[in-house]
Amino acid sequence: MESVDRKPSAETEALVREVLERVADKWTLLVIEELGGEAGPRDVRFTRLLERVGGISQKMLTKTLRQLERDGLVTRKVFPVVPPRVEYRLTPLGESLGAAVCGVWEWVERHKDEVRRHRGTYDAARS
Amino acid sequence: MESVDRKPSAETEALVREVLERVADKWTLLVIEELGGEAGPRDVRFTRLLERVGGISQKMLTKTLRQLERDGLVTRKVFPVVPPRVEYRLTPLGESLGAAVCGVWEWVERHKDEVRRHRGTYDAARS
DNA sequence: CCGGATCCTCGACGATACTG
DNA sequence: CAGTATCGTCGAGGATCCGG
Repeated sequence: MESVDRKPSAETEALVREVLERVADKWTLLVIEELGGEAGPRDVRFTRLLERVGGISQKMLTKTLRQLERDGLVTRKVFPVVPPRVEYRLTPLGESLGAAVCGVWEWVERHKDEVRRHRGTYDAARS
Repeated sequence: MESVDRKPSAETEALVREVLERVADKWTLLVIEELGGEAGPRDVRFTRLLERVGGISQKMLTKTLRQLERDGLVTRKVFPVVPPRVEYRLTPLGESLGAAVCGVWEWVERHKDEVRRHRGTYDAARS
């Protein structure tokens, strides 16, 4: 029992949880995924994100992007033209997070069938 | 139906998102982290989880554990004694998810200061 | 000790309308 | 096109009580 009572400092713990919750909301991962692509980060227009992240509303996309910007994970470039043109891009920091998140994404893709199978037997066992 | 650019099949996309949303809720990752530790999976009692995952309510812990059980990520062992004793443990599948999640956890610990700094300047710039 | 049942709050989120 | 503002809904989640 060399034990496991190694909690990091309460402050670290809090921040870790905070960032984790930020990342683990309904849309953030999907937006990061969309900005990151496999070919590295790219500039993506607001409207394109709206199309590609299926089901997201304008409001939530804006909000998600603001949070990512605040945390230094994306940059926002505004072109002074009409109609307006705004492009978003992952920063190196955001890119590195995308890489870390990628592990979870891959896990899901690799194990989704197994998960579904478990759900089936679990549900069957109590109907 | 016309193809969706470079996305994987719509069906796969939907499944991935479904499992992702399950995993990316407020408590799941924290509970998995707590069950996983670095020394591999362990049996943990309900009450201990309640203490270690700070801030979680009894209700949400129960719910989270049921979902994890349903997805085949944890096992639940009930000891027929009074007072009741229930232990939870990651399955190999749950363990593998824990490993993937670990990457995100490490990213947060490594970059938390940078994130905090960004937030500071962002907030300062509009106050 | 574990966890189900209930009640209640509150914020996430969507829909819509409006502006530069 | 890219937001902001406003309103309404809905369910996540906390608090509490109870029962095995």
